[in-house]
Formats: sequence, C-alpha cells, structure tokens
Amino acid sequence: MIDRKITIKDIAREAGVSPALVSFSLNNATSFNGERKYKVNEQTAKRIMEVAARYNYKPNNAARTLRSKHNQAIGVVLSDISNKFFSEIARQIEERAYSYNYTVMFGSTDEKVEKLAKVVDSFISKGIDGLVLVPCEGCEAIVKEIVERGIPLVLLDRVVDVEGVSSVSLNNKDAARIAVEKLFAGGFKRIEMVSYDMTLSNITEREKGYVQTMQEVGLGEYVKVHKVDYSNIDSSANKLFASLDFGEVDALFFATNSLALLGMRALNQLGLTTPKDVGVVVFDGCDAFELYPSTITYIKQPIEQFATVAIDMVINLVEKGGQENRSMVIDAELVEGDSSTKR
Amino acid sequence: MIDRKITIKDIAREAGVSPALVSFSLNNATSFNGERKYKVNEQTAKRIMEVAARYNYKPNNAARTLRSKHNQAIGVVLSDISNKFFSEIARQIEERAYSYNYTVMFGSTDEKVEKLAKVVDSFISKGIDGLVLVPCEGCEAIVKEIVERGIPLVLLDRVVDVEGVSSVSLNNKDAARIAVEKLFAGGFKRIEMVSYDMTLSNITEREKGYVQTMQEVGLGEYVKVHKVDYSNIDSSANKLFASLDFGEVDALFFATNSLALLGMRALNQLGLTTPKDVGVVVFDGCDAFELYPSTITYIKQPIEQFATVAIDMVINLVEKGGQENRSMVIDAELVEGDSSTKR
DNA sequence: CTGAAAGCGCTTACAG
DNA sequence: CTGAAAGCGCTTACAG
Repeated sequence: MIDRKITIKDIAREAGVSPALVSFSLNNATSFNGERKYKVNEQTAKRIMEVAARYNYKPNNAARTLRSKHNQAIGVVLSDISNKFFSEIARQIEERAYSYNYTVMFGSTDEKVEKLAKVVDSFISKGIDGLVLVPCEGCEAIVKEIVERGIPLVLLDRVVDVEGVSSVSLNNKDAARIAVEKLFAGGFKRIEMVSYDMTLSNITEREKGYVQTMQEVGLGEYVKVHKVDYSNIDSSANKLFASLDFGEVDALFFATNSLALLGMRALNQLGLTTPKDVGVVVFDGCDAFELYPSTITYIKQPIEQFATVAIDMVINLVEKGGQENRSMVIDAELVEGDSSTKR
Repeated sequence: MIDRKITIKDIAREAGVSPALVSFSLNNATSFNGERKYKVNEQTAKRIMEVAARYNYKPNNAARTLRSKHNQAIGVVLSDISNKFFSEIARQIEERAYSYNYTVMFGSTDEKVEKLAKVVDSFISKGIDGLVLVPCEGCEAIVKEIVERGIPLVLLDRVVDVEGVSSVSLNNKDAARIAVEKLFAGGFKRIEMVSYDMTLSNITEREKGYVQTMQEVGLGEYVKVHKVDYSNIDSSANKLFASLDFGEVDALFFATNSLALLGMRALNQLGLTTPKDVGVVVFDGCDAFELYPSTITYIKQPIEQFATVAIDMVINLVEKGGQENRSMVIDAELVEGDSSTKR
C-alpha cells in the first residue's frame, strides 16, 4: 500500500474539530442514498470539506474496511476473461461497479471446480463484500457453502440447484425456440444442433428448447443434438463436422459462439457456404462473422443487462444484507442475417 | 467485508502462545523468499499451524494492510478489457499475479486521459501497491505524478517520455521491418500502411519501421501511410478503403488488429481477396481470420511475456522499493500465412 | 450539533 | 525463542 501521509487527524487539527466530526462530514458527503445519519453544522462541514480538498485527503481504505467491515469491493468469477462474451461482461461490470464506487476483482475458472474454489477463496481472503459467479460443472457444494456462510452471491449466465441463491441468466429455452422457429420459417427442415457435452444449465436449457420446438413445429423426427467434447474441443469438433452429411443436414443451430466459430471454419474448409449449403443460427455476433461472405443470424445476449443486473443485485444484497433469492431471467433477441433463410 | 469470527487471538489462546507468535509463525510459513526473519521453535510453530488449520483461520486482509502498509494488490489499467489483445493480457496477468499471491484490479481507459486519471485515482484509494499501466495519448503529466509520488509503476505496450519509468513493450520498429520485408520478399512493391492518427509510441514506431524499411529495400517512392481517425473509426476507415485504388496498391500493412479487421471486411465487401488482389500483413492473429478463405500473415505479439514481465517488474519494484527504471523491449515474431506472397 | 474514547485485527520493534 | 505493548487510521456508539 502506498504511503499517504495525511490522515483524518491532520484534517481535524487543521479545521479545528475532532477526527470523528471529519469522518462524519466526509461520509455524509459521499453517502449514496442521501440520508444523512449524522447531522453536521453546515458551516463546519463546509470548512472540513474544504480543508480535506486542500490537502487532497484520501481516506485509508484498509483502516476504513477494518473498522466498518465493508470494503466496497466485489469479486467476479468468470469462466475465462479472455473469451469475448466474458470480457464484454467484465467491461460492463467494471463500469457499473465503479458508478457505485465499488471496485471489482476478476478471476477465471476455466470451467474447473478446483480453480473456482481457489479464486473464491482468494477473493474472500482479500475481503470482498460479495461475489458474482459464473458457476461451472460440479460446483454446487461450493455455491452452497458460500450461501451458508452468508456471503452475498449472485450467479451469472448459469444457474445451479442450490437453495437461496440469486441469479441472472438468459431465457435460454426461449432463445433456442426463437432460433429454431426462425430456421423453420426460413424453409429449413432437418435442423440439427451442435452443443457441448456439458450439464451446465444454459447448455441444457438451449437443448431442451431446441428439442421441444422441433417437436412443436412438426420436425420431431429430425431432432439431433451433436455433442462436442469440451475437454477436447478442437479434435472432437473436427471429427463431428467431417462426419456430417451436408446433403442431408439442412441447417445447424450452434449452442455457443465458440462452437459456431469452429463450425463455420469447418464449413469454410469444406467449401460450403451459408445459407446456400446449410442454414445457420448462432449465439452472439462477433467480429469474425463480418469477414464472412453472408451475414449470420444470431441470438443476441443482453450482456449489458447481465452486468448491470448482477452488480445491482449483489450490491443490494451487500447493503441490505440477507439473501433474498431473486432469479432474474432475461429475454434474448434475434438479429436476423442471411444465414437463416433458404435460398 | 465478510465477517470472519476467528482471529489471531483465538488461535493464540488455543495454542497457548501470544498473538505475536502466531503472526510470526504464519508469516514465516508463507514467506516467498524463504528467509525466516523471526525464528520460532519448530514444535511451537507446528502446533500453531495446526490450530490455525483446524479453525480454518484466514488473516484479515484489512488489518494486515493497515498495519504493514502493503496490500499484495496491483492495479492494472488497460485500454479496453473487452478488446481481445487486452483481455488476453489481463488473463495472463491474473494468472501470474495470483501465483505470487497478489490480486489484481482491472480498469479501462478507452484511450481517454480523464478516464485514466479516474481509474488510477480509484486504484490508489483502494490501496494498491503498484500499477501496471497502458498509457494513452496525453497522459504524460499523470505518469509523471505517479512516478513522483513514488508509486511503483510499469508501463505496458506503449512508452511515454517521462524520467524514471519502467516499461515493457514490443520492438515495434523491428516488427514493422519484418512485415515489410516479408511483403517485399513475397513480390509486392507498392506496399502501403494503414495506421491510426495517433501519437502513441507503438503506432509511431511501427510507422517509422515501415518507412525506414521501405527506403532500405528501395521502395521509398511508394511510401504511404494512411491514417484512420481514431475518434471516428468506422466512417473514416470506410472512406479510406473506398478511396484506395487496388489496381495500384499492391499490399497493405495494417498497424493494428482492429484496423486489419476493418480493412479485411472492406476488401471482402469490395469482392477483393488476399493475396490475389492485395497482399496483407497484420498485427496479431484472431478468430476472424480463420473464417477467411486464405490464411493471413501476422506479427505475433508476445502477450504472455508482456504479462509476466510486467507483473514481475512491478512486484519487484513494490518489494525491493525504489524505481529502477528498466525498459524491456520484446521482439515480435512473424507467423506466415498465404497473404504475404504474391500469386 | 460536537468530542472523547474504544477498538477493528493485525504487525513490529522492544524487552527479556 | 517468546511475550507484552503500542499503534496503523479509521468508525461508531456514547455522552454531553
């Protein structure tokens, strides 16, 4: 920690008041909700503020935290911050948290429980007030423990079956429905899904939505979910795409952006294009698709909302105390391109 | 901050020693350099450690920081964490810092001095021990102030003309040389550069390298640096690419990945391909290029090295104290694709 | 409306 | 090798 010589005592001496009064004034000035718990004479307050400003006084965060038991810091545990989806969330979270005068710490799990445990532990040791967490497979026990310890927690992107957790996630089932309906309306029949062999809620919900919608529109006989091995993505995906018969398959619905990227690359290498040879709907747009000859239809996830809602919820839990267990499900939006209409 | 009931006193009582001894034992156990400043009887130490483990004791970070004046936290100020280049750096920095038991806080500047100032201020208020900073245009005064306040600082990606700053950056001039030489060797003559109208050191060095190399290989007459307006990227870029005569221009050397993406998209829309219609070398590979019909030649930046060196340097400054002003320049590498050889 | 005092949980010289 | 004590810079009841 960087040495900062001037303290609340210096300000107090200079302003001719007690340190306590300086503390009151300063904290009232920066109180968010406007409720001034301790009244300070306006003249006095003004003098104090002025002295503080003149000396460029900055309160010592460690002292404040030690005494008050809160740190104005949130830990954010993501799957992988170098993944575009998460880095954009990170960006929005950062913005939102700063606007409340909170700082954030980021960590990545790589979908591994052990890493998740390590990061969470480290964040708690650092004294975060609350946690925003993208859960991975098999982390139920950890989530449960966090909740039981009374640590404010909001799950992001995926939900987990634990009593009393708050969460923010996409309406995944509905998103899949929209995608399938769009392809169906675009004239495709044999619509197959490319997914991961994972039990994460976002993935399984998308699969359910796909299957259900296919049945509802009368394409039940064509239902087929291809599962790419997450622990061995590249080779597993290559094998899959090499094995698909694009004389038969009409369209592909990709469960994630990363799968879509792999798939589009494979189609590219096979000399196939969309929508001529195969219809395509993916999750999330990305730069890559802009280099593609035709525009791609995609499900747009409300990244900014994810971030703002998650931060608002966790800060609410921190400041109001108590887990109030809200599950927020946000609707997706379809952005239409050429790839979902048969030509 | 989350309540943690058990303190050093509890451990001391349970182990039948003084709180001080507990502190000594614990800190020696986790000391990095292995030098044990305070000797504790092995038996005693063992007993203490065991009690601490049994109670799952976690030291209170705020108290420790308040007393010891260091926080084991680094602030990392990037241009934009949702940009792939920076999010990958962020990821590596996170990894490296955690391995030293440091935590990191990230902030984005969007290339604006005011945002940079705000983020730096906020980080200092939060009690970071040191700063890794990607400077933006016009931030010299702030950098100078940070240095003068004795805050350990390492500049990343770009350098700034301030006395006594440490930095880690690419050998940009040489990288540009490699790119131009590759295009020249590939049979291209009229090689033009697409850059930003910015005075950032990485940009200007790349331009210098381009100009110089063009002259050296005898293509001085073709030197041309197109500048895209950073504050108005999209329309400025569109205007530029629309105005280029690809009957004349042989090859394009893009100063950044984002410019390359814009350029490739524009070529795409104009129905032009590389290397048939125009040779191309860019900075950094990315997913997008994998969807491109031909492979792209790119300058690979040593992202992992950037991160590890920056963190090592800043932690070194923090722990050894004093600015020792090292400038580390790392060489780039060329990854050859089809786009740099005339066909 | 304001001040004196205690104390948050550690670390760190200082004795012994 | 170990203990007693001070104190980091705040906040927060408690008096007045």
